[in-house]
Order: sequence, then structure tokens, then C-alpha cells
Amino acid sequence: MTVRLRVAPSPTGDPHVGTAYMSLFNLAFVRQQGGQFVLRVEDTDRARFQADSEAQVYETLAWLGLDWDEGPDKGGPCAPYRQSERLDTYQPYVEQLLGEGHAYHCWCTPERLQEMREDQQRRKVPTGYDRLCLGKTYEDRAALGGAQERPVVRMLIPDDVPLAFTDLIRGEVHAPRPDDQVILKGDGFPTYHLAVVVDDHLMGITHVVRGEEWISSTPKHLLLFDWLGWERPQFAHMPLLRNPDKSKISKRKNPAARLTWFVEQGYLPEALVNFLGLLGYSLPSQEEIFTFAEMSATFDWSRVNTVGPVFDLEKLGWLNGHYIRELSEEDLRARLVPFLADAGLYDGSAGHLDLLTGAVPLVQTRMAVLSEVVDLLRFLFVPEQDFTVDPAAAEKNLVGAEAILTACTDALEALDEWTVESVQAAMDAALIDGLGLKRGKAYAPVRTAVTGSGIAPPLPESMALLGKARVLRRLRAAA
RNA sequence: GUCCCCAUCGUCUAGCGGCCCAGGACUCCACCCUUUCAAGGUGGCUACGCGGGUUCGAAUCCCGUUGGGGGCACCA
Repeated sequence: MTVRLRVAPSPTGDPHVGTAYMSLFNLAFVRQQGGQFVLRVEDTDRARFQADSEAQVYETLAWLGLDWDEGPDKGGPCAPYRQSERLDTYQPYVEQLLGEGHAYHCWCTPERLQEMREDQQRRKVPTGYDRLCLGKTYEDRAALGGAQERPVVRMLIPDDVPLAFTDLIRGEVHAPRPDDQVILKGDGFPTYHLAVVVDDHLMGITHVVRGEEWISSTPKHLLLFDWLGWERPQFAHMPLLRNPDKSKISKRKNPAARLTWFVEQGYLPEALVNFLGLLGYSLPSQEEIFTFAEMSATFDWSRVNTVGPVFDLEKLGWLNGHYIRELSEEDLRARLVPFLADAGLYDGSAGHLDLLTGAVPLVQTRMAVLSEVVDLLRFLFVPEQDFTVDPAAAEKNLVGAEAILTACTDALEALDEWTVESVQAAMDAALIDGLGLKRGKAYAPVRTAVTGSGIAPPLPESMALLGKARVLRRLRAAA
């Protein structure tokens, strides 16, 4: 039997980093087994639905190179892959469960349910539906109050509901006893619990890989598989990604919870994939830098941790810097262009292309994320009339440095050939030999005058790229 | 409140009864290199939550405790 796994995001906002995390582990196993990976959109929550969210899921997963074999956008033998388009699919199973006595109608209003729960909490008993509607007709029930006309359908959880199951990562797991879960909402949409079971079965899913937060609802799903006479898939409950305070990673507390944030910041997809693979997992080789293919080749569920890892941006930054340094200069240049262009610094002209080509080797070891290139190379691309010197750097390096700046200006002005070597030779002759300064002391004012900052790429190289005219102008302006 | 899951350096992790007075990586600190900042090199600090067992022997097994997390929706 061929292995089939799925990821099932809900289009309720910006794509979540957890979706990528789950996809990575699903896919690592799928590709190793030669199986198929299904992308299913779980859009049964009309209240939180967001139209552009689905396309963003496709974009970000594709950006990461986490590719799916079947999905709403790609089609496939089990189409449609959007739950909102499968409403007719679920209905017969609801009828079947109702007919066999495994489910019943419930007319309780949200208000009554809430009161019931609050009362249960006050009495310190487990919360759960009290089955007021069980065995009643609408007329019976309406007489009791707190009822509404449109019923929902609930599962009738039996006393002997199986609570234990085998998890690929955790082994034998015991989950809590479920409540009489709603499986069909008043609006006719199935809830997650029904839809996931029906779709997983109909789509031939063999392994359900999902977050730890689903452990407690697994007994409901098991029951549904059993009632419907379907074979149960295998389960793997992944640990939850955490904020630094250990809570479940959230968009409110953590910018890194949004997948698009990584694109905006200039993280490399290969670095993010590598990093996600490091969370809650380690290769048998103990290697920390690896590709998806390497991870997939040796993938093993027993190596997945049960502890929820904190998503540590510090280490991702290091990893990203490593991958940046690994890029060819051409590749890096191409990835840098959008950031410079978005900042309004890069116009795509041949002149700018030449400048950037020359600047890439100067910045390659100086970035943790691609977006840092904007501050690093602003001095090189900024229109001359917009060039400014950072006040703090001016205070520190320009005050009292007139002699250095003048000597440097004079030496450079006399230069016929404008190269890294000639610029450096002229500066050294004028400032080190001429004024008797150490190189560090001598270069600081020049750096600040020319780049506008106390921190910049190597100075003679930067000046060579900048060109004689701009260098002299800035030097004079600062003196 | 209730039920379930989990527990090694600050963080990510190795470890699955002796090879561990616990190894690697990130961070941090020091030094080297050096025109700033990086990168690179070398070295260093820091952990088996606690208490009981089991065993010749426990980070590894069991129990308890504490701590953290998650679920308890007509959300997924």
C-alpha cells in the first residue's frame, strides 16, 4: 500500500509557521516512502474565513520548496480538496450515524450551553454536554426552554469509548474522555472532527501527522472511524512550537509565527527548512546543517522529540548567515535586488547592476538576513542629494578630524587611476606615513564622511565602487 | 476548575543501565586575525527540577512531587 499523508491548513489569516513545520515532517516521511502528499483546505469555519489566505499558503509553502502532489490548485483523484466544496460528501455519513444511534440532534442555544459549562466549572466537575436533548423531539425539548429551532448533531459517546491509541512518536497514549462533540453545525457545515475523518478516509490518508494539541480529540476521531467501519490511519502527534515564554507559538506574541515574515526579513527558504528540521528533531549523524533531501533520506519517527521546542530566532539567524555565505555571488545578487528595489535604492539600470555586482562580495559575510543589505549599501545607491551622515557617527569620528579629511582629499584628488589599490595606497601614504597615524585612527573619519556611518563594508573597496567624484564631494562636505 | 501530554546547559539537541563527575550547536565571554562591522580561528562559562525506590551500577527504569504546556467551542 502506498503511503499518503496530508496537511490541512485553515484559511483564516496569514499562513502559520506551524503549517510549514507540519508539512516538512509530513513530507520528509512521504518522500522517503515514495508516497503522495495531499494539501487539503479546511475552510469549514465561515466566521474566520479569509479569501486571500489560501493563495498565501500556496505561495509560502512553494517558496519553502515543500511541494504537494494533490490539492485544490493541482487537482487529483480525490477532488475537490476544499472542504467547503464537499458539503454533500459529509451529509450521508451524518444520516448514517443518526440512523444507527451513534449521533443525536441537539437544540440547545449557545447561551444555555455556556451557563451549563460555567455551572460545571463552579462545581469542579469536568465540563461536557449534559445530554438534555438526547432522546427528545424538538417539541419535547422546546418545552424545557433554552432551545432553538435549528439543531446541531452530536456524537453519542459510549461509556466504553476507547481512549488509548498508539502514536508513532509517543508510543502508547491515553487521551481524555471526549464530550458529546458536535459533528454537524447549525449552518449545515460539518465540524473539523467529522470532516477530517471522512476526508482522511476518502482520500486514502494512511498517516495523520498533526500537532500535539489534537491528542485530546483523537478518541473522537477513532470512534468515528470505527462507527463508519473504516480502517484507522496511523497517528503521529508532533510537539508544538513555542514562544520564548514556552506558550504555544502565536502571531500575537511572535512575529515568526507568520510565514510571510520570513520572506519579508530576508530569510533563505533553505535556511528556514533546515532550522525547522532542527526543532524537535535531529539527524542520526548529528549533523546540524542539512538539506531536505538529507533529512528525508534518514527520517525516522522515533527521532522526533516529545518536548515542544522554543522557536529561537538567534540560531535561525546564524543558520541563515551560513546559507548566505554559501551562495554564489550571482545567486546572492539576484536575491538582494528585491530588497534594494523595495527600499527605493535600486533602479535596475546597468550602472546599478555593476555597482551591486561589485558590492556583493563586500556584504556577503555581513548579513544575517537579506534585508540588512539596505542599510549596508545605502551609501552606494542613495541619490547624492539624499546622502546624509549619521549624527552619532559624525560626533564620534568627524569632530576635530579636519586635518585627516583634508590630507585625504588632497591625496585622492591627485589620483589618475581609481582602484582599490591606488585609493588605499594614496590614503596610507597621506595619513599613515604623512600624518603618522595608525590605520584604524586614520580611516575612521574617512569612513564616516564617505559612507555616512561608523560601520560599513571595507573602506578602500567601498570608495573604489563609489567613484572619485562622489568620494571627493563627500569628503569636502565633511571637512 | 478538570482531563491529558511533557521534563538534559539561557536556547536547539545527543544520550535509550556501565563508553557520561554528560557530548555537539546557537548565544555569551576572552584571545587571535583585523581599517570599522562582520566572517574565520582558538579557548572558556553554564544542564540531567526535587524526593523516594529498582539495580553491583541510573540522565537513562518505576512511583511521588514540583514545574511547564495543551485540550475542555455550532474554531481549526
